[in-house]
Amino acid sequence: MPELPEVETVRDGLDRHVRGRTVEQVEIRRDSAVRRHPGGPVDFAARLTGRSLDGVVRRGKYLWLLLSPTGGGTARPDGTRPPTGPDDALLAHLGMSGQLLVHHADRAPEHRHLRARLLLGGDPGVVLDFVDQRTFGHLGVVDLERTPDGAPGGHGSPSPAVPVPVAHIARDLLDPALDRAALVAAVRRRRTELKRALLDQSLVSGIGNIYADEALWRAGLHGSRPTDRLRPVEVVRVLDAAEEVMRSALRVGGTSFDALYVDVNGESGYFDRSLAVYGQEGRPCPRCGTPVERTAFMNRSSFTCPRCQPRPRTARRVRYTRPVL
DNA sequence: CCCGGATCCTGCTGGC
DNA sequence: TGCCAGCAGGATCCGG
Repeated sequence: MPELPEVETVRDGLDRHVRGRTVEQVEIRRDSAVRRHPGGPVDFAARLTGRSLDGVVRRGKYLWLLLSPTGGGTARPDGTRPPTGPDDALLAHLGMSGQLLVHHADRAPEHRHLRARLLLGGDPGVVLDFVDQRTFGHLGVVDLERTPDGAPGGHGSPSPAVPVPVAHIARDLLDPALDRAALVAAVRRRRTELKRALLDQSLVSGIGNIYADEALWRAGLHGSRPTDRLRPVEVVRVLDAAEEVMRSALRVGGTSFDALYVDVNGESGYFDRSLAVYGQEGRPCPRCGTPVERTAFMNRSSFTCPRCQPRPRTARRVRYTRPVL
């Protein structure tokens, strides 16, 4: 389940293994892998072929490979260069099971869940495979637009630009341009539960179900706490905890990519060793020994320590709805 | 505008 | 042994 640390590990691996290479051929093995690309598979391949990959950027759980400018780059007779058109990028979201794998072109295995393959030039050439069992991930070639704040669009970005489909995704906790005070205020303006807020990518990005539960446990807060009744220090505490747990995961997950192989497998060692509550139903809380509880939440699971994370006493306020007459 | 629930998808697991 | 329900869950869509 790739969340921010796993996606960052992939970004770093791609940056080292495919940046600077040119796309020579595109194979779509399953059309739905590019379902969010407006022009469909044929247009996707057309826009990508012949382009070079100039950099790899991440914001939250999204990552994108910057594409070399097209047209516009040819010098005029007077030596000046016309402005290039809108820059674009190969955008990727890994969903919950997506992987981006780099192999030598002459010995790339045909993975069972291979959805798309890019042949990249170089000596030796490589293939960049998009593999995705549960098919929630997707690829697309998309235009970039300027960020409203003028700061770089994400980790690894040379410019204040983000893909149009990412414009509504908030900055993440590892982004130096994140306005933390504004985020704390925004969380407290919400009228929802804390865990829902942490998972809302338009509020703060990069946090998924696993790191949300770990952050809440570290902060000693229950995910059902109403956001508008949290004290600012409590919001700061849970955001700091989320940042810490993701940085820890990044340190562990980011060490295994020396080979020509880029992988996202959420279970990158960090999972077995360091999860305090996620998936630990019935096991003792590392802090107080109370058995961890599992509860249903948003069609999935939440794991909490009932002692370290007391459930809020009063039920969340229910909005008054006018009775139908 | 904001909130929250349903939905998409596939493969594995567990219960009967 | 075989079948099927349940579960995993990020993002989006839609109803209220």
